[in-house]
Amino acid sequence: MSLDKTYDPSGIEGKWYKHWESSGAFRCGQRKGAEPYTIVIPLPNVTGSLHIGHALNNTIQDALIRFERLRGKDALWQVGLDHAGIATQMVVERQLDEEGVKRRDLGREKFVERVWRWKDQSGGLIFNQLRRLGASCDWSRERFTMDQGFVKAVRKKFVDLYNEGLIYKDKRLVNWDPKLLTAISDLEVEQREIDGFYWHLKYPLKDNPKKFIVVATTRPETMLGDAAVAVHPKDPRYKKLVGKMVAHPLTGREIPIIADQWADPEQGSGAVKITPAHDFNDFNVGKRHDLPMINILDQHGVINQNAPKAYQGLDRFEARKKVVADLEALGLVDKIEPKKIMAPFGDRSNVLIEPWLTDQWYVDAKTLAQPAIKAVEDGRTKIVPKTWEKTYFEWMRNIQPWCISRQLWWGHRIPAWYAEDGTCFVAETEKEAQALAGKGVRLTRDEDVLDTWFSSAMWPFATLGWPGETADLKRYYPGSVLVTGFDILFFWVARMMMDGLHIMKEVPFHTVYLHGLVRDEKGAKMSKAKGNVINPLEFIDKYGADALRFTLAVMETQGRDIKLSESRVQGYRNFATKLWNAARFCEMNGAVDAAGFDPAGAKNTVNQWIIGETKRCAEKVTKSLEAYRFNEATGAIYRFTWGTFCDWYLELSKPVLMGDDQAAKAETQKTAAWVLDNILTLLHPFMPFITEELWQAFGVKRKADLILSAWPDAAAMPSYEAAGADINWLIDVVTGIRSSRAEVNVPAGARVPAYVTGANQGTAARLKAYRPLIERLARVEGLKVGGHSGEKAIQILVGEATFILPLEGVIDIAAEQARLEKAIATALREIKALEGRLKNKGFTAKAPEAVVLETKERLDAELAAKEKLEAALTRLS
RNA sequence: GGGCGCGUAGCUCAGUGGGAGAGCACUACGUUGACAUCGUAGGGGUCGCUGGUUCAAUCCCAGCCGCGCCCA
Repeated sequence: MSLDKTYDPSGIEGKWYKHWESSGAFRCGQRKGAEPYTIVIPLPNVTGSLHIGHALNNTIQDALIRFERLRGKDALWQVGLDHAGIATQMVVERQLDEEGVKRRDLGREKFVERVWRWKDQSGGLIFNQLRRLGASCDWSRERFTMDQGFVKAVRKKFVDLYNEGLIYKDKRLVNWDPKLLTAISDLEVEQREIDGFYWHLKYPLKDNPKKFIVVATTRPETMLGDAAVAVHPKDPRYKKLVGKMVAHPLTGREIPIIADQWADPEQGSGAVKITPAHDFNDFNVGKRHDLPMINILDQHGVINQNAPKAYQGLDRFEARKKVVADLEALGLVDKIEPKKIMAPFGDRSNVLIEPWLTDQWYVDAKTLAQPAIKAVEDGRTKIVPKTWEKTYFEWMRNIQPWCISRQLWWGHRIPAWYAEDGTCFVAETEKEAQALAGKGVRLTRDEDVLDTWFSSAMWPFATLGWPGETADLKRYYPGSVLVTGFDILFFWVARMMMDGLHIMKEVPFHTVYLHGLVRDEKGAKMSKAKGNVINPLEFIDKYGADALRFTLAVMETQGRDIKLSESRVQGYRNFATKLWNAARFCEMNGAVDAAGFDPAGAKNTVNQWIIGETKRCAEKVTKSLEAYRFNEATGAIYRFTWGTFCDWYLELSKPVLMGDDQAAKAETQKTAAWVLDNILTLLHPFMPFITEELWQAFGVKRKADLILSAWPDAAAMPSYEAAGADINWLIDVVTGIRSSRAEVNVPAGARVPAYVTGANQGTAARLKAYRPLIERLARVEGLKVGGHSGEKAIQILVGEATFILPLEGVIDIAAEQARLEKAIATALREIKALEGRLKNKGFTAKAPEAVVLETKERLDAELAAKEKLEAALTRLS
């Protein structure tokens, strides 16, 4: 077959993906003796669809998986979905809303059934989008964090941790979401700056109601739950008041004035009201001073019966207005000052979060964090880029108890049962709980479910069969590398570390690679509200998945966010086209089959040179991938393919391919085919589709599909340094002549004569060997050694030799003079700098010898060049 | 307030203790038998500012200015 004239990604991508998937190329476990290589995918939400961040994340993973698969490893890319408790429940509730049905009317069982139905029909949309991207996950092992295996694993983990005292129930302040009516973890709360006020309120003293202590607050409604007023122990203004009582103006309670560090003399009036049931800091103060915890809000954020009658039933925002109005009426508002304040919002519900006193289940994260900290300290898990280690340590060392219960219906229901007297029995099944409780005890199960991350944290081993002691676990755990965005370092990575170390006694992966966020071309975070979201599928449709993948990889430098612009994607689509056309050229010239080619036996210098360059490129790409330097790997293959292979090698090969020397022609065909094979393989991790297409297109019998073929072995390739020196010289000559011609406006198509003077023996030999190539590529004819004075001519210096293009009548003399003057000026600048350096005694005495020597050589070269340029200028005038 | 990071060509960004780079954009020329989604050539930067270390600083250190993110 022969290649189409233009490259059309849409015509080939689907075809190859189906072929790979159906032929089992993505499946692990087929290379029995091979070293395993495992990546677990950062679980997409069951509700999710592919956004550009996924595209980056999965491009990186796929590049690594394909790279290691090509290196012969038994690659497992574990794929699956997260049940996403809150998000999924919200989606289905919204559907119910449209039908006019309330979740609570439907009942728990029916609702959960409904969610499962939704999941089966609409969940996992993202998987087909990942296929469009080319992700080579092992789909045969797809898992879901609510499937039967996970149900078992989650229960066992809960029971084990409970029995070890690492999970417990406690009454504490939690972040309560009054819209979703559930507790959420610290990580699900976003602190945002909002416009608020500082209300300075006057609290009358009990023994002298004409005197006041002024407290400042941003949340006046919480004063209905005040338990004290605090001042700093060293604050002289209030020293005398400590120990006295305040007559609370709204509740009528008498509350003490206490001394506590928490009161900041610099803030507001220096005195602060203490509301232990509605503020995290006040909660701690309350504990220290044994204050009552007065909870004045119900689950909806409405004032409850613990507040004075007048306020009961008011929403928290209305209550604030009434509190302020009432105080104003009493003349107790000292002043109101506008202030930027930080306020907590639910990341899902977008409403103000309420610190609220409830019973919840907690994980003792502090204990679990210790081994996870140590593992990174010891280097058993490496975080790349290393700068993130500090953030990891910082968070892990200050970790708080993790609230894991959620007041939802969709999720893993907590395996705890209560007797009528409230005694709690934790067991994997109701039967076991009953056994613990004893016969005849009536048990009711805990209503709550677990935080979704509780199960995602087990992803690296629950997917391999834990709690069973399976062969998969032995083979694929611990995993190799985890690739994810830094934004879920705490949510997920930290928790997998804790679980892996506690439950498996081993880190879940040896390396964590953290990439940045993809932003729009102006650097703004993408969001639906801003309307700047880039849909990766649109780019795939427009430019092909290969182009999108390559763009993301080439822009992925460690430690920086990516600003994606369409023009870059376009540019790499052009690169794919370039490769396509180079392959077409090879095909047309019989360079289609590298079988039996021994690169060490190449005779032709141009072929030797490109073999050496291939070796260097393969080394660079391999090393860069090993070091997770994706921009360097892609940059190297890009430059080699376009700048070396297409721009020079194919051009230098044309005369041979179209000439009569059959032996040279055969060798060049083999070499070109061989280099192209290497390019396709090195590029495959980034551009899987076009490379597979070209690999298969030539009708040559391949031992395997490219995806399962072998990575280039750079060490086995000869480096051919002498050939490299020759061709680099040749390139200098051609570039020098082209550049001078263009500068003095020689018509691009004109063929001009050329002479060489001052050539040493080596150069003379090269001139003889490469004359036809120089003539062809620099568009000169009759290249001769010696024989021209150089008057009315362009003179070009390459090494010790001078190339002369006598162009009387053709060249623009003034332009040539200008060119020479400019070159002289440049040389003079260099000479001055180099001489200055060499005159400096410190330099010659302290700089390494090689550097001094190199400087001298450069000076000599510049001096010689300057002289020749000046001579050329003299001859012209 | 604490932590992390960034400031290099018009734009987006690499990079290094000793000769400033890429892609895109721009300019000129060009349809040479793979490719105009192309070719050849070219213009363009006080490497944020100020000090310090060094024989030598865009690179190391300190301070400052500007910007971003995370945490309180």
